[in-house]
Amino acid sequence: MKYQKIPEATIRRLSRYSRCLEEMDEKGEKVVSSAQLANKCIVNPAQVRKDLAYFGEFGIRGVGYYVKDLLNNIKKILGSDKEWRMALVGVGNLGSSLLAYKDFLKQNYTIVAAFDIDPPKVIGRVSEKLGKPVEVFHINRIKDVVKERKIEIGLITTPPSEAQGVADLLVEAEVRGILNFAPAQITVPEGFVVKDVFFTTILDNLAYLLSN
Amino acid sequence: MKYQKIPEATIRRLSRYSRCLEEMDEKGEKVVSSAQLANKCIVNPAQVRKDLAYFGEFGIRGVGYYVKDLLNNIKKILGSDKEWRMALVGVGNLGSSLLAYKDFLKQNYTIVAAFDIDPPKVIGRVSEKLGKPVEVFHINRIKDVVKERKIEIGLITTPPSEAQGVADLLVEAEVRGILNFAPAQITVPEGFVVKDVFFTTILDNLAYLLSN
DNA sequence: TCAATTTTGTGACTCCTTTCACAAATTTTG
DNA sequence: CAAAATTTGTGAAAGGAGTCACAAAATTGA
Repeated sequence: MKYQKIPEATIRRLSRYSRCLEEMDEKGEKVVSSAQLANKCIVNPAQVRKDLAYFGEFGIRGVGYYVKDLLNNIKKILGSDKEWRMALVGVGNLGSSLLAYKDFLKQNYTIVAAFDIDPPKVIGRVSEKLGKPVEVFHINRIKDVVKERKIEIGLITTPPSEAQGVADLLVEAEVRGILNFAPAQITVPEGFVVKDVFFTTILDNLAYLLSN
Repeated sequence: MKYQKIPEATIRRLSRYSRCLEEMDEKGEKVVSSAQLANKCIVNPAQVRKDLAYFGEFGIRGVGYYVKDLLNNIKKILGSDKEWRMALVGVGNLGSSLLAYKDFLKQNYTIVAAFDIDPPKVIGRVSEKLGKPVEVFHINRIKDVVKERKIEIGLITTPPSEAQGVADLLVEAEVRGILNFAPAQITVPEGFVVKDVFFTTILDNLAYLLSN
């Protein structure tokens, strides 16, 4: 298949397929058809095949897909086969919550440093399972620490008013990926990526659907 | 304008407009054009007008939109002008984090009860700002408490394996809206709504964009 | 071995969303 | 007061994304 721009929705679904395939693999299932996977992920079977077709031919006609093989391929496509080292900026309420919440760093996403304007801040309770607590640095050390610890993703958990400033610092430190929890529009230069996680937006969405 | 199905993306943008308009209102700005609002929200001006046109005519030609008026209208459309009472199910790591994180319950979204299989669980530190701690009930009391406290939205923060079971309980208790943080596909009957918040999916997304 | 069956990969079609472009309505300016 | 300027609301065009339907490839069974 010739090159095409890949829809964002496709990438989101790949992540979903990945989760389902992991479950199947754990159950010991060896082979899966697009129909079975689609059924589990609640999408159209042709959608599954088309999504995969953007990246190559992973199936065998008349058979289906080998679960392990497909899973590995999807992880390679997503880049979720490697370890991603993250920094959290803003150790307030939400920030310390996320530091304490181990499950969202599933497998390959690790917070290796945290920053704040007031660094001696106690970083929440340290979850028993979490192991070592995450070190909290003063925000002005961000550039060195990012370099030293090979950080590639930044989580912004400051108040909205500080979000753009923090984004600028992350850009300056060449942190190319930002996950923004602060409900504020932030902009970054070409080559950098921001993904927003606004609880309020999602709740507004829910509220709309419930009211209509 | 005659009736049309409203795109989900439109609803998401309305929430964004709402946030921007609130900022403008705070700054004392009285009137805004679709171009200014679009610029602030990083969308196309025609998009702004079309989004609003689904619901009525809110602007004045040659002038623009009255900030306060438009804001009120959008809030009414979204249903975010009323108070929404929520229950959180699963007072583990993430659950107690969210209980302690006041900011995400911005304004009109309030957690009024929490549930767990092990209710005497301590509910994290109670944020100083949060005021009263949220009461944690045994999961088997969900039906009464939902009724008693007029709960309309449920937050699922259990391990993924329990998510569908909890969803079933919420459905039985007639909680029509569910915000699902547990990375598992859950299904609910017609008339009920689920919105997923999967950190891993968003990180996978970021990972993909950074790898390509 | 060959027909029947299964299931992928994909071109074509449909449906939905976004953007463009302009008439209509209002304000501003001379 | 009329012409110029502004800005909305919307029909039409363009652009994407999702679904269908079927040829191609592989397997199974007689």
